[in-house]
Amino acid sequence: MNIANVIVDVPASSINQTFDYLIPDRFQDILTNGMRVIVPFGPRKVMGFVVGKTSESNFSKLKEIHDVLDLTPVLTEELLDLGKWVANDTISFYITALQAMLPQVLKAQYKKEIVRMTAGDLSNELESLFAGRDVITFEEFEASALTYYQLQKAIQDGDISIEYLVKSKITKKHLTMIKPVSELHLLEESLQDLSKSAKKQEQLLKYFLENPEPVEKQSLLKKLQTTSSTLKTLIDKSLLVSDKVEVYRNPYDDDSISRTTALELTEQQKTALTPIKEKVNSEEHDVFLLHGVTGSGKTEVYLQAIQDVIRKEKEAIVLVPEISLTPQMVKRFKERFGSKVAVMHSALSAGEKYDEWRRIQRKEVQVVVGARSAIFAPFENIGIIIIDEEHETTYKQDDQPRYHARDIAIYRGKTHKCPVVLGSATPTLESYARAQKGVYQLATLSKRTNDKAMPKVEVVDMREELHAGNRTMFSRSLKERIEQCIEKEEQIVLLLNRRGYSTFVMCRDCGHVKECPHCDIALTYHKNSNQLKCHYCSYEELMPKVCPECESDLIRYFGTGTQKVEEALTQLIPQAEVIRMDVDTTRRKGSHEKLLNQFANKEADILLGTQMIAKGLDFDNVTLVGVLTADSMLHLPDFRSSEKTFQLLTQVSGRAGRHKLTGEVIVQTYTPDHYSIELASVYNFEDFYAKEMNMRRTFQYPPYVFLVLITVSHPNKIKVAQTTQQIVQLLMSNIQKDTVVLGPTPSPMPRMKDRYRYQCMIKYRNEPQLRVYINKILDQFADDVRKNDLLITVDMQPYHLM
DNA sequence: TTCCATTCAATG
DNA sequence: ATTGAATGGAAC
Repeated sequence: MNIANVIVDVPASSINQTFDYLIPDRFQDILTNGMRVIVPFGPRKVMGFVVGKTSESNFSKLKEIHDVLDLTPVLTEELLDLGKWVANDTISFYITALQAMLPQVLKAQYKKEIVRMTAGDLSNELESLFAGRDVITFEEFEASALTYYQLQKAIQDGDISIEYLVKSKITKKHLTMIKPVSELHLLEESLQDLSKSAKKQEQLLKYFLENPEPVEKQSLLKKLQTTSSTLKTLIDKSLLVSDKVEVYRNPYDDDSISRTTALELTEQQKTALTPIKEKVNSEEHDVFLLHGVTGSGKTEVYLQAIQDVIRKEKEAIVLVPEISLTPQMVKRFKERFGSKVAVMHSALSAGEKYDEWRRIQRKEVQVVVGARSAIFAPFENIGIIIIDEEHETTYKQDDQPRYHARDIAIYRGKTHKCPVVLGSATPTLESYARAQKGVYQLATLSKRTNDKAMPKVEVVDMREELHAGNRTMFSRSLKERIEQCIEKEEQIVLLLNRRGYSTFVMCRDCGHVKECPHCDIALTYHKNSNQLKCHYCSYEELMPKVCPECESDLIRYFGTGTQKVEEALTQLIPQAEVIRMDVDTTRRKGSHEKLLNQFANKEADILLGTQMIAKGLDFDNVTLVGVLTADSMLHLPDFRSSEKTFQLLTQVSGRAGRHKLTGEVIVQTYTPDHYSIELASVYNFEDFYAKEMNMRRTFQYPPYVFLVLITVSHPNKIKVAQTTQQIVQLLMSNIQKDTVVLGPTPSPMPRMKDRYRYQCMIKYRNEPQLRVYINKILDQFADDVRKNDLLITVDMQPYHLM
C-alpha cells in the first residue's frame, strides 16, 4: 500500500479522476484517506485529497507525494463516499464536491516565485527586477516591463527558475500565557534581592506567588497596570515563563447564556415527537415532515429529540436558513445544550468558521446549528438531522456543486440510520406530496403553544385605492393603522417584496397581468426591444399600448425600490421613525444585527425592508405588519411564484402579535383574488396545496415532473444558440417519450459579462439513464468547452430558472 | 534569425 | 486550470 489515489485540485472534466502517487517512506505510517496532500502535477504543484491507497498502479513512472498537509484526515471515509455521490448526482467534479464540504481556509492557495540560479550577471532588466534579492514573487515580474519571452530565455539559460508553491490559508489564533517557573521559592528569593525602585517587578512576583496558575498576558498587564517590558525582565531572569497556546475564536459569549431545561409539551407536540424519538432510539432511518404553524413550538420538538440523541452519545445536525437572521434560534440551542453546540453560518469570519469546524471534527461538540453547508459536518455518529424552514430556497446551492441540503440530509440519514426531520409552516409541495404519499411521515402542529389565534389579515385591493384617487403606494387603511400604532407606541414591520424587480407588465386599472399563452407564466418586459418575452418557451410579443382586457392605457411595467418607499413614507407620515433594511444598508458585517437591535430597543417605529425581514424575527412590540406589494413576486417568470408568495405572506403574518399584544396584518395587492393571497390570508395551507398541485399537474411542473436546466454561454450569440439547439437535439434522440425538452430559449438574463446565455429545460418523470446521457453530451462538447471558451452548466432540480 | 502570440496536448 | 512546447507569422 505504498501508492495513494489522489483527487487533485483541478476542476476540469479530463482531470475528474484519481491520479496515483508514490507514498514516500516518511509518510508511510501517517498517510490516511481523507488527508490533504501536495503533489507534483505536470510542472506545478497542486493540493489534492487522498481517496484511496493501493499497492499497484497502471502507471509505471509515478511521482512522489511532495508533502502531507494534515495530521488527521479532514474528510472521513463517509464524506469521501458522499462526495462521490454528490458529484454524480449534481453532475459536477469530484474535487468540487469535496471542496464544498470543508471550510474555506482549508482551500489551497497557489503562489509562484522566481528564483535566481546564478551568481553571474543577468540581463539588465532582470538585474534591476531582482534588485539584489535571490527570490522575487511572480507578481513582481508581471508588474514589470519584462516580457514572458525574456523570462523564458532566462529559464532556458538556467539563470533563473520558477518555484511553484502551495500555501495553506490556515490561521490559528494564539494567546500568550504567563506563568511562574515551577520552583516558586526562586520567586521569593529574588523578591528579597529586588531593588527598592523595582515596584512593578515586585508587584508581579507577589501576584504570582499568590496565583501561581497561568494567566493570559494582556489581561495580566491590564490588571496590574504594567507593560510587557517589565514582564520581559522577569522572563529573562527565568522567573516567569511565556507560553503560546492555541485558542478557538468564540463568536458567541457563552458565559452570558443561562441554561434552560425541557418545556412541557402540548398534546400535539407530544404526538409529533414520539415517533421521531422512536426512530432515534431504534436507530432507523425515516423522514418526518413537521408541518407546524408559526408559534406552534417546532423548535421545542427539535430540542427534545436532540436531547435523546445526546443521551445516546450521538450527534445532531440542525440546518437553519440564513442563520445570521435568527440569533434567537442559536440562543435557544445554546441555552439548552450549552457548550455542546457549534454554530456555522455566513456571518462568521473565515477563521471563526474554521474553529467551529474543528470543534466538530474533534468531537468537542455534539450539535451543530448551521446554514446549508453544515450538512457536511464531519460527525461520525449522527443520531438526527433536522432541517428547519425546509421550504427555504437557500438550501439549494446556487453554484457548483448545485446540491440541495435536503437530498444530502436524507442520504446521510440513510448511511447513519437516523431520522431526518423537515420542519415548516409552509412545506414545499415536493415534501408535502411525499408526506401525502406516505414516503415521509407527516406530523402536524396546528395550534400555537400560547393558544393565541393567528393575526387577522386584511387584504387591500390597490386597484380600488387607485380608483378612489389614492396614487401613493400606501393604502388609506394601512396609513391609518400606521398612525394609530405610532400613537400607541407600538411598532410596525413593512415589507416590500422587491424581488419583482424583474419587470412584469400589469394594468393599473384592472390588475391584468400579461402572461404567456402557452406556459401560464408572466411575461418579462425587455426594455431595449420593447417586447414581452416568455423565458420558458421563447414566445414573444410587442409591449401593448393598452390593456388587452379593459383597454385602459394605464398598463405599465413594475418595479420599486425600498429607498423610494422610505422617501414616500416619511413624506406621508412625517412623525414616523424608519429603519430601512435592504442590501444597501446591511452590506457591512454586523450591520444586520445592529439595525435589528435598534428596532428591538424601540429606537424606531417602523422597520422597512425586503424579504430578509420576513423570517424568524420576533419582536414583542410589533402589532402591525404591512406587505406593500404582495403580488410582485407572483408574476415572476417562475412556476414556483405562487408557492413563494404563499410562503412569504404566511411567514410575515407570523411576525405580528407573537406575545401579549394582538397583531394585525395588512396585505396590499392588485390581485386580491389570486388563490395564493386569498388562502394565505386565512392561513389555509391545505386548500392552497390542493389548488397549487392542480396547477402543477396541468402545466407539468414539480412535483409531478423533475426538472433539469442546461445553460450554455459564449461570447458569440449564434454559437450559443446553435450549441443549445444541438444539445436539445441530442437529448431528444435519447429520452423516453413522455420526457419533454423545452427550448432552446434565451436565459432570463440573456447576456451576462459579455456572454450570451441560452438555456433548455428537461421535464421528466422517469429517466434512469438521464445523467449518463447528459454526461455523454457534455463529453461531446468537452473540446469546444476547453478550446473555445464555451460554458455549459447543468442544474438538476433547479430553483432559480435563470 | 529573433520575437511574440496563439494553439495544443498533457497533467500519475 | 495551468503549463511548456509547438507552431507560425511578423519584425529585424
